Amino acid sequence: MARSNEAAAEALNEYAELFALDGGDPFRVRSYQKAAKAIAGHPRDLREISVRDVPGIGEAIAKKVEEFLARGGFRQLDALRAKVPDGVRRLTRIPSLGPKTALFLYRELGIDSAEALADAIAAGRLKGVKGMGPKTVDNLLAGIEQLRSSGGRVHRGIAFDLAQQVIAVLGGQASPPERIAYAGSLRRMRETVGDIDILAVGSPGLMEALRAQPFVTEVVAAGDKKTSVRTDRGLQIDLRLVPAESWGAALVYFTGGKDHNVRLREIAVRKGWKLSEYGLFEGERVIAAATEEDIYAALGMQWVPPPLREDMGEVEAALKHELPELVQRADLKGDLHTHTNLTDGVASLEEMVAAAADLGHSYYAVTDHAPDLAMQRMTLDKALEQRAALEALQAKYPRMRLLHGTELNIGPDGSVDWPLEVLEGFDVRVASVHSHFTQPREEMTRRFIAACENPGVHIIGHPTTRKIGKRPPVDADWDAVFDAAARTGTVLEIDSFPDRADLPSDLVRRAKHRGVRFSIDSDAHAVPHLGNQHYGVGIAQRAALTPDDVINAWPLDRLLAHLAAPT
DNA sequence: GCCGTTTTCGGCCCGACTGTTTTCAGTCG
Repeated sequence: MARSNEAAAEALNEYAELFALDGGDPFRVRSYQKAAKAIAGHPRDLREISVRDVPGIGEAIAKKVEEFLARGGFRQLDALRAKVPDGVRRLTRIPSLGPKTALFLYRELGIDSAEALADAIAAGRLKGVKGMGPKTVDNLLAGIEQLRSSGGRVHRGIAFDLAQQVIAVLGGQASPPERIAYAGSLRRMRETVGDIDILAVGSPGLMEALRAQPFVTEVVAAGDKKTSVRTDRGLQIDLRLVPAESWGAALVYFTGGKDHNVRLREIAVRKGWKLSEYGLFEGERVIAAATEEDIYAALGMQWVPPPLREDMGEVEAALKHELPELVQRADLKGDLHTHTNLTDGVASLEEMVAAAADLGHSYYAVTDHAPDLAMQRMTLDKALEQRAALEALQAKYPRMRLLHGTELNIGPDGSVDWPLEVLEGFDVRVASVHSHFTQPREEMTRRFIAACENPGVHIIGHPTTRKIGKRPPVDADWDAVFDAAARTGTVLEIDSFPDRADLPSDLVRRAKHRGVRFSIDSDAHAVPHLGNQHYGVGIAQRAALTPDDVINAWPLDRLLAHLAAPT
């Protein structure tokens, strides 16, 4: 059974949004958001604890959450859903368009969607409207485009959770599947997913069970071998029943990618064979079908890990038996970018360190924000206090080396928070962009290069600063940045947060070719986030990284030597 | 709505940026 925390947090966030749109007190809005964050970040399942004991939750929210746990909703949420028009909510999904403007556009001009807004702008209906100058209209158009370009795809975290949920539900049926697995872009570890493909060997009752799930809003297709449903998040799920003897062939076929599959079929054809989702055949004779390994072996290839199946050179490498040894989750020995409640995390230093030890890390860096990000209210004194606390904590963890780090803010000119002599007191220095996202390409490139050239900076955090579905990547000459990183020994981060997924795998691949090394970090702001590193590993695998490319796959001694070397 | 070495009321991370405003409103992190 999935944790109830995420669903409850989502309901509270929705309530906060509706409450704000309804003109509610901003401080109460913050309370709901804070409670949602605390719930989502709580290590224990809500059903196992007293909700009232979670910090940030008082009597009023506890009652709402308890009602939510009992029946999947609460009275006040139902009331606000009925009161706030969907059109207003849809408008606020447009970046740069907040609640005030949404309400105004809806009430005064009857605009209730991104499409309607685009039409109104095209028709010149916003001309002369108070507060709607040309720049504002341009920004709205850019926001609409940003919303459209996400094209119904969601980040991998959402798709992964949903796929796990479907597999768990079907596995719990009276006649469970003999085999079940997800395929498609989800199995290839793509950073965004357009639909979820699930393969199963089992009875047609599985398809009925899927259609009956509460998150299914529409049945798109329902046949003997395939059921397609749409879910409340707009994501489509395809469930396909395949014959047990064709399992491997079906997995290959439905995992794709398309170009990879085309290459495989061409190789089969050249041997006088045929490859389909039912197997590899010579005429009627089955050559291979039951496992993926059998099929690749019959084609004279190594089994290709799904993240590489994009026809980006892996077919040739597999034919020559020269596929790289991809970095695995188990190779990671530590985490070099994490937060505590000293800045914007929700868990204490002690809680985060204890959870990291449970994961079996052999080193762990705490990298709270630095003073330039004013909202975090950090000071050098606070950082030094934290360092002392961390040093005291070290005695409790003989098998895990605690590293004191910081996440610096890269200013518009490429400078960071502290001078070198202060930076040298930190074991790990991550530096990231948190503002001025729209700088012109040349300035942004200079900014990153300056950060790389700063001898006090070890790692550039979440380099493109994108948030999938919310914020586009910044514009920079990435090859120039990668060259600077390679030249200075500056490591680029693969931020594992599924909505960041940053660097993206295509840029990781390019950076690797230019000699850059990487760090796969959780950027955890709560205990459960520490487990997100598997998402970053997926990105690394898509870019064909090996353990040698990833500094936190290195043993402690090698890592420390690298961090100590002047860059 | 939450919280308490400012403790049961009165604060709440708050500053920067943008565009439009001639003194500020909205949005964001």
